[in-house]
Amino acid sequence: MPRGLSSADHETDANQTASGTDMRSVLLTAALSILGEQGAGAMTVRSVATTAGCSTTGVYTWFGGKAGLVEAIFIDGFQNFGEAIRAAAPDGTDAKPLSGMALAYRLWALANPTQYLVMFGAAVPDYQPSDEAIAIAIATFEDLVVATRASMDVLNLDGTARDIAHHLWAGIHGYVSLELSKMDMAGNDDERADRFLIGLARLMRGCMR
Amino acid sequence: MPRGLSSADHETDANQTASGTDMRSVLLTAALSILGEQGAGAMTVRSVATTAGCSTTGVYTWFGGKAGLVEAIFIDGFQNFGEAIRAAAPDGTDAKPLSGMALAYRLWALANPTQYLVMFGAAVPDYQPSDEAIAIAIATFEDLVVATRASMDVLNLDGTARDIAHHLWAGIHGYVSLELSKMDMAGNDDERADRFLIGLARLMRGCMR
DNA sequence: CCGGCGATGTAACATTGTTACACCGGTCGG
DNA sequence: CCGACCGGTGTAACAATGTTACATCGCCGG
Repeated sequence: MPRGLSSADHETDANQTASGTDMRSVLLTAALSILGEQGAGAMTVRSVATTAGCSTTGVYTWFGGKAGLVEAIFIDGFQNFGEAIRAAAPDGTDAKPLSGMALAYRLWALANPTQYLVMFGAAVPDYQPSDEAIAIAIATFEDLVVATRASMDVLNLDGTARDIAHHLWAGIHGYVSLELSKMDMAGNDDERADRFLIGLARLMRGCMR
Repeated sequence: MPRGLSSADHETDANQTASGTDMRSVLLTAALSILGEQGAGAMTVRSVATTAGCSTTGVYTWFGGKAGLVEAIFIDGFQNFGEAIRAAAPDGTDAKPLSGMALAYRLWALANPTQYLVMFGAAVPDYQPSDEAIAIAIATFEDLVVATRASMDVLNLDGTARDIAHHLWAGIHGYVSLELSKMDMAGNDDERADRFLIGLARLMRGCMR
């Protein structure tokens, strides 16, 4: 009964088509495609199944239902997202170590707006991430905490790394989230975004206790 | 054909029950009640109509459909929200003029989490606010711009008031939004919220160009 | 060879948004 | 005073969606 969440479960199984991709990843890819191109409302069980080339039953055998599929999208999103964040982590020689991560954060969100909404907004009503999914999300946050702690010496930061990382995360998320909704009051502006993100990182240098 | 958005249209009409409340406000109240108590997923046309004591047709005669009802919730939310924000606007003698608005912002969002999600998140899929609704939302933002401009002398702020107000809005929204989702990585903490909001207001005093 | 088990498809069911249509009550022109 | 219109209302139906029951197929172990 494959109701699990990790795609690695079936990597070595024989449940594969000739091309070597199993039904689960095909379904997940189809769901992500529909989500990105047509929005969360168009991501129905039937449309995903049709795009994946199977019947609606496939969603239930591999994900247990639509909620499981959304959870897989949630987890997949945080894994890709975390990868992008870690890739921009400071290497210790950067003069503005946190700005790079902030910019990487914004770029990933702007490149994957609908998935970001599933991860942080309530794009799918009545979906609540499971404990395992939340743990994965928090693990991504921990990467930010680690990078922040590593930067504290360079930036002469006060306070705990966790607090500062939380402030940073909240600021970036707020800017990006406002930008993603159509509520961008003063128009989209890359330059203002840079000012905000860089200023936010600079804020951590002592202005905030 | 009452498909409009303003509740004032019917204030002087005769379409009233004995208690003096018309069907439209009864439906809106029912929708807000269900939204707050059971979430966006439970706010179906039928549940709203049943709670309001009429048939599903009522939602279509007074709001044109579910989208119109959601839009009414959106607008109602921004009107109440804006009122709370304006009530906390600095009076010119405040030493920390922007902190009060930031705190009022957070308190309103925490008191009306689901409505806040409808307004700023994508709680209802495939709903996009109309131009009129966006205009009302931007009007609320303008209040923040005005208050910011009035505070610029007190705080010795640089830059344009619109930019600074946008920074401020983004920061508060990010903190609250993260707090509202269950992704609150480091746990809910009023004291940290205060540090963030006050520090954010302080950030505007020169750290950010 | 065959028995079991998991994956799959078909078809049904409950729920939800929506629409068609008939009814009812007040209003206004004659 | 009367009848036609018109807007609000309810009932019932329809399409779409999430979900489940059940039969079928194919593979693997004995």
